[in-house]
Amino acid sequence: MKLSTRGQYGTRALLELALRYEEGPVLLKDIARSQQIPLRYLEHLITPLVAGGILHSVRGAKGGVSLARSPEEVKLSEVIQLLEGSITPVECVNNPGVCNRSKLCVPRDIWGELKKAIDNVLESTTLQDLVERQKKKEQTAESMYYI
Amino acid sequence: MKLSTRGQYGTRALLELALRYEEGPVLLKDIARSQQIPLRYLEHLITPLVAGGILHSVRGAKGGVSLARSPEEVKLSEVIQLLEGSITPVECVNNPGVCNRSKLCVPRDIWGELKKAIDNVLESTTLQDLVERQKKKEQTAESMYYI
DNA sequence: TCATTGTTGACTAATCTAATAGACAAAGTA
DNA sequence: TACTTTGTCTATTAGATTAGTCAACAATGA
Repeated sequence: MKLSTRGQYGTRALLELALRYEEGPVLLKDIARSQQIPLRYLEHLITPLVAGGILHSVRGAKGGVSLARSPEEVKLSEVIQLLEGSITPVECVNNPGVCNRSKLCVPRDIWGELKKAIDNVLESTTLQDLVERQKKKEQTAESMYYI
Repeated sequence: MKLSTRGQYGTRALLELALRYEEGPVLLKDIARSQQIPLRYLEHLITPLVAGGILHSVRGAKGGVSLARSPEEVKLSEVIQLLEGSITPVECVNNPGVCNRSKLCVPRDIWGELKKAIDNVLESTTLQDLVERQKKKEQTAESMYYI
């Protein structure tokens, strides 16, 4: 039940862009540096996000990438879907035809509930939620620093 | 976010054994056949379950495997843990030291919630729950047949 | 025109997955 | 005791996936 680095890096990159929303295009290089993602790898994560309509990109000098929608309109479920494919724990949950036991398979029902539980978290979290958490964390860290 | 065949096969095998609880040792061959698991592969799944105290095994003629505890005492979380390792979606959730951003990382918090959601399902499901669901399904299927 | 920046496709080392095969160990039975 | 049955352990393997890296290309602004 692992999330690959694609999902992890992608989420971090999008959080960075959400924090800088309305700043205009951000350089991949900047995202890579501040989020500690290998630039050459990040390039490959950007592509599906642009294709999926989450990012807008501008080539050439003064170019970069930016969110194509406001942070509250981007759900994590969509991000993970684009970067990792379906989050179903087991193929038969989405596609009963792949296994002849599907109809009466009790384990399959459980994997379905697992999927629902995961979906629930990812569907109810937007980039805006991440931004707010981030700000709250920074505030707390700051006040801790003063003490 | 995939479950490997280890977790899937293992769960099916244990459900089979839960259904036959108190029947005495069941042949791996029988489990393999009725749950459609390659026998030579199933052997490898049995080992950690025996080591983990979920199964009891008897070698030689009239041998086989059986549950070491009653089905209501075996949680799915334990099964998956033994067969797949920790269910954490991302290593840093269990082990903050692996990444220097852990302390202020908001995505990490989300992966922690994801883990909790998954845990919640697996911790609250026992083999006995699977058995009951199975029986209910069979009843329903039977009554459908009569109509 | 040139420097900058994203885009695309090819390539790769390392690891993981899902098995398969063979020898071995223990337990019951004739 | 010898033999058969059945689980256990160790290797080996083909194929897929992961996590990158590299080089050539395409668009844009100065």
